[in-house]
Amino acid sequence: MAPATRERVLAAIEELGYMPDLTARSLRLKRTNTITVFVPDIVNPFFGLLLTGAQDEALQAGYDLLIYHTGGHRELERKALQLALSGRADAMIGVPYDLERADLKPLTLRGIPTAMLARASELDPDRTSGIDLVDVPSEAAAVMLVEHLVARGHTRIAIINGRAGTPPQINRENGYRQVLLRHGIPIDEGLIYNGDFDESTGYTRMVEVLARPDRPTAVFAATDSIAIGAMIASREAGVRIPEQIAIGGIDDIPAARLVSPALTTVNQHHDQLGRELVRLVLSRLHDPHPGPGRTVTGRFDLMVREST
Amino acid sequence: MAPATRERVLAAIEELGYMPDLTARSLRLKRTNTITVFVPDIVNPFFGLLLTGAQDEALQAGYDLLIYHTGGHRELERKALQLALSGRADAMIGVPYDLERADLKPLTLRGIPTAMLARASELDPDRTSGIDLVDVPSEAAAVMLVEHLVARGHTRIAIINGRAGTPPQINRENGYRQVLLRHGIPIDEGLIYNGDFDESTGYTRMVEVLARPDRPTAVFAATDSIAIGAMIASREAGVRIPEQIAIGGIDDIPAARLVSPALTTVNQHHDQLGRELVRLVLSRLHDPHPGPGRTVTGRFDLMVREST
DNA sequence: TTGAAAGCGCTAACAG
DNA sequence: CTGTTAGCGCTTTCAA
Repeated sequence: MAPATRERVLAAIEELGYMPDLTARSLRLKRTNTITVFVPDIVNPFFGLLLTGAQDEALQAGYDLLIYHTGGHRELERKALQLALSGRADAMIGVPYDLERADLKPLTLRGIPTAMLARASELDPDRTSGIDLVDVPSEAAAVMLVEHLVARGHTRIAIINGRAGTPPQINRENGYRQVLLRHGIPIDEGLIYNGDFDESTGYTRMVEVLARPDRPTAVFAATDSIAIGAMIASREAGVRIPEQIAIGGIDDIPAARLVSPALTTVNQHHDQLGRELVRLVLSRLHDPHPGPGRTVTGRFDLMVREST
Repeated sequence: MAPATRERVLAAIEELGYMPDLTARSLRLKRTNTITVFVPDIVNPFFGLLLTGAQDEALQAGYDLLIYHTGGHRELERKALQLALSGRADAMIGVPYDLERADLKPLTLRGIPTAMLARASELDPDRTSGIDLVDVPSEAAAVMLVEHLVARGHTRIAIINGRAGTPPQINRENGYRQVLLRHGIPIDEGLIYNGDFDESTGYTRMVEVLARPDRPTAVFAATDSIAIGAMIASREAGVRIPEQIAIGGIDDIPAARLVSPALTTVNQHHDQLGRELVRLVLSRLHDPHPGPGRTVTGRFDLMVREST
């Protein structure tokens, strides 16, 4: 092509704002350069950090990350999966709250790289589905925190947990029960509270906890947001932390270090979880061997601070 | 078609997991049934609530909402716009931190419904671009809060603000200056602090504020997250709120009501802002008359609580 | 090196 | 009512 013509074409592109139609390109190439991720709660900083890590990893590999908010509702989780099934995304990652194994089957059948933040035991016990899993250490994190409380001498420990029936709620309660059982501490079902994974639940449930005649000496909050709500309720009631009641959370959100007393919690390295999810699908995108589903277990660390 | 045949086809669909290819459908129909929204900060609860409202509105109208996280970087904001330009979304909404009017021009040229959360004066002073705007009352909200502080008798008021150069930072500082000017209160540039829109900034900047020999009697925090960080720093320093220092924020995030003392703040009705953005593009989607750009001004309310 | 044509999977229009 | 066909905008292949 003559350089002059070339110039004029480029000028016209600029002038008219021409931009290749990605829909047509995708149809032709069977590839969108897009990864879709669904999360149950866009307001929760836990998922915000996970998404930030995931996006960073995706962008570096030349993929766009599109986020779909499900609220943890199965119907919307299924809609998210359909985005990949119908060719709108090359790979699917997400945090399922209400999906069954069967829901994911069509993805693996069609060879769409899929990675979920979930425990194998929930979603795919025998690991034959071919989806990759990042095993979120939800239960182990709970065990670690409650063990810490027991080691501090607590035997009456309440748990303020999130939405009943969701994987994190179930796992954390399981971890809680495990530790008490192991130490021969009787489980008082009245000390088990559920609600949502937010400050407001922490606050209102803590008011109830503090009103008990047989008040516990420690509270295991399922998330730092819950813990912070509980700390506010304690302070208002004039109950000193940790002298009169100890409080521990899970997540290590940025605010955990800032509250006073600083919150003892378990850091789950959210951004790394997001990165790992993206890495898993990227490896299948680059090397389309089907291969069996891999499982990566997230790391976590107990952050002992002042609240316990 | 014979009912039996119909049965068999449906069975085959089920069996093979057939699903129509949305890429092909989109190419044919020139329509994706998708709205894309970009936000500068997915961790900030402000945007979480905005997105929740937006998604609810979009789903009700039969559209999927896909979220793109920009971090407020122009390069990623442009990438988000390209998703709509290249046919991957029917409409574009977003919260620009670093876009110029020229960046949005191609969208209106191609008739893509576009609504931004921004002030007209920033993005489109003479309103000829044809994009719809939700005018976020950032500056007016700042005015309202600082007026409240002045009415309470404060004349030495610090401002702890977010990322320098971003629209909310600029607007809030403008509002702050306006009020002081109006009341003939001299502006001490040393009382103007910037950082990020988060707790950590509130904490570290407040430590500096409290260390001043000429300590102010009130602090205007640009967001509730900043305010909460500042409150924690005050409590640690043994400085009582509001007796020794008053603190007010903007946003009315859920935690604002829970902290103690409860935070005085300005509720911007985030979810409504999100809903309004979606409604604006939906109306153009349903009625493709070009029409001039509309401006909707967000409502806001001063929530006087205990911290001022 | 340049140009023409086929085809990705769908829907709408049209013919039978 | 059913069946066929054209064509959305792109990329790739093949021919000139």
